[in-house]
Amino acid sequence: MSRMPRSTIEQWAVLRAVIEAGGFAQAASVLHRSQSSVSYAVARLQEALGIGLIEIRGRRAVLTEAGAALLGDTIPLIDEWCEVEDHAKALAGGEIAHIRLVVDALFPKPRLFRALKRFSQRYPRVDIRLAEAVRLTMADIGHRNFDLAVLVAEPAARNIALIADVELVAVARDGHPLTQLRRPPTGPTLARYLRVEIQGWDLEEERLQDDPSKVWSMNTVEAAIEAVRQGLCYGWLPSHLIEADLRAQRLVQLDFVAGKTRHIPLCLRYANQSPPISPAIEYLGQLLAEPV
Amino acid sequence: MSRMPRSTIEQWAVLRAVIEAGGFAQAASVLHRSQSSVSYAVARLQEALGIGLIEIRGRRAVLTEAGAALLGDTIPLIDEWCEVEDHAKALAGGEIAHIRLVVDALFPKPRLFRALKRFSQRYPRVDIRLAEAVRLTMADIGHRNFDLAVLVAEPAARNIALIADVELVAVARDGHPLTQLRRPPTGPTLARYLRVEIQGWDLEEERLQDDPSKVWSMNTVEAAIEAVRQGLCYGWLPSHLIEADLRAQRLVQLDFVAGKTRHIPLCLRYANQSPPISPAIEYLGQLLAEPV
DNA sequence: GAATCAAGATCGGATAATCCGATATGTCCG
DNA sequence: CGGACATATCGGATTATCCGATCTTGATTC
Repeated sequence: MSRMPRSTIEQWAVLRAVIEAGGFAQAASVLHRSQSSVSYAVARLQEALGIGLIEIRGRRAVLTEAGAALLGDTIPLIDEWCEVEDHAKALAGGEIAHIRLVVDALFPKPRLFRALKRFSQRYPRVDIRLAEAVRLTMADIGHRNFDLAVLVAEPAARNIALIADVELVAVARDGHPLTQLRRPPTGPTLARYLRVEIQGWDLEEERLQDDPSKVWSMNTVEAAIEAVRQGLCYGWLPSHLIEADLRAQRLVQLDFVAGKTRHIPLCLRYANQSPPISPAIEYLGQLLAEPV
Repeated sequence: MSRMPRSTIEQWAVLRAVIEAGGFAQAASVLHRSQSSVSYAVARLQEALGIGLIEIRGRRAVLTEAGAALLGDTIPLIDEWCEVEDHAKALAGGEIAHIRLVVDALFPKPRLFRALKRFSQRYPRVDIRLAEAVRLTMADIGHRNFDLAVLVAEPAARNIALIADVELVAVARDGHPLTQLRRPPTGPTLARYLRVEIQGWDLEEERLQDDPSKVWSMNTVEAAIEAVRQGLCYGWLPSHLIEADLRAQRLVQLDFVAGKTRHIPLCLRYANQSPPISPAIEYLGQLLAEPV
């Protein structure tokens, strides 16, 4: 249990004003209080602490050594205190304490963190709770547990604005058998090679029927990339994450029949909160929607 | 000008107690106040901020989101506040805010900072104002402007306890003409070579008469050492600072007639304050006096 | 050195904050 | 539904704080 403070912030703030204004009367004027009130507050503070903080030398009020040392410690605390109160006022004005943000792992990280950085400049008090999702759609997460999400766009939802379009390219490690075929492989040929897919948790064993190929699924984008890098599998990987590998020719792009690239559309979704969306959430949504 | 806080620390401390004790009544018991007082304080706080901080859910008091966020910010401030008050109490009890310490540059730095480190553990609130002195004695600094000093011991003062004895050795850079003499040089021979002395400010041109040798004086120990390192001069340097140079044979010890070493005795001096010396000063003095 | 000025301390009285004890209101549990 | 618990609220006493006015003191002026 913590002891109760004997002095009040207000008293210290008054003392501070006295020093900064250069006198009791001036401080009173600044604080819109009577001079006697200022005098009383300072006297009360010194009484509470049992030590002199201020001295009248001539017609000037000067801090004692103890006063200088203590006021020096106190001033930042006063300021922090005021900030907390500002925070409270912001919260009272409908501001929120934190934003639960769900972002698909495919969303480019530089873009994400650029948005978060700018957000924290504008709303330094709003905490971010970030969850990385792997290929989730609105169907997977309820309307609870998040405020804002960047998710794979469902084909059904037409009028949702897309904010990003992640390009996937089929690649394999240099030297992988697929990289040495002279012509595009046919379906059955392709099915002989192990493929890796980036997959969330919930879809487990459904797709086996219509797809005879051998597929491993990985929970994270990084694991999938690493599996391809090691030559274990081939797979469709986000191009923005393997640029370096392609340039260094550690990975080679595969020329498949259906075009070289696939695209995963990502959209921004707000939780359907009945109260109007908080300006902070709105702002973060705008930042995320901005192209890089 | 900083706005006046609308809430008091006490109110937040009460809120904190409510949460930590698990209820209004328990908090009241812990705080030795009535339950209604606790209730009033919390209600008042919420009123001042214009936002709900706590909610009665069932028969349990729970923080709201805003309450959790704000109390989280507040608790460290409350603790810091109490620390400041403890500091005030310490000052009121005769503790001092800072110690003005004067230390001769010859005093080994590791020993100095070891003492200061241990001191700050015991007296974290007492600031140190360190001034490095170069070969000063009590005669040079008045009895004011310092609380504690490590100075060159004057021969006159007999019964002052010595706390350190700095060994000086005469050295020159390897290859310096003095290092190549076969026999100890005579006075006139020696006088031909430039010597560096570590010297404070105040003695200016007095000593020229009885010493025909060429002498440069330097204000800092480091400058003197560097001058010898560069081969500019020879000189008597503190052995603890040139060990590495001697081992690496960048510097060579000179075998002079009057023995290879000189010793500078350092003693501890307290300012003659009429009130009994503060325990913090006393303690720091003891630490400095301890041999390494 | 007396008058004057400036600045803080102190006093008296009004007002508001805070305290306590008691009681009302609300929730959970059997 | 009633008892145990937990908080809110009320009434009344106490205290803190505020203001305006006045006193005290140190510096300045003539």
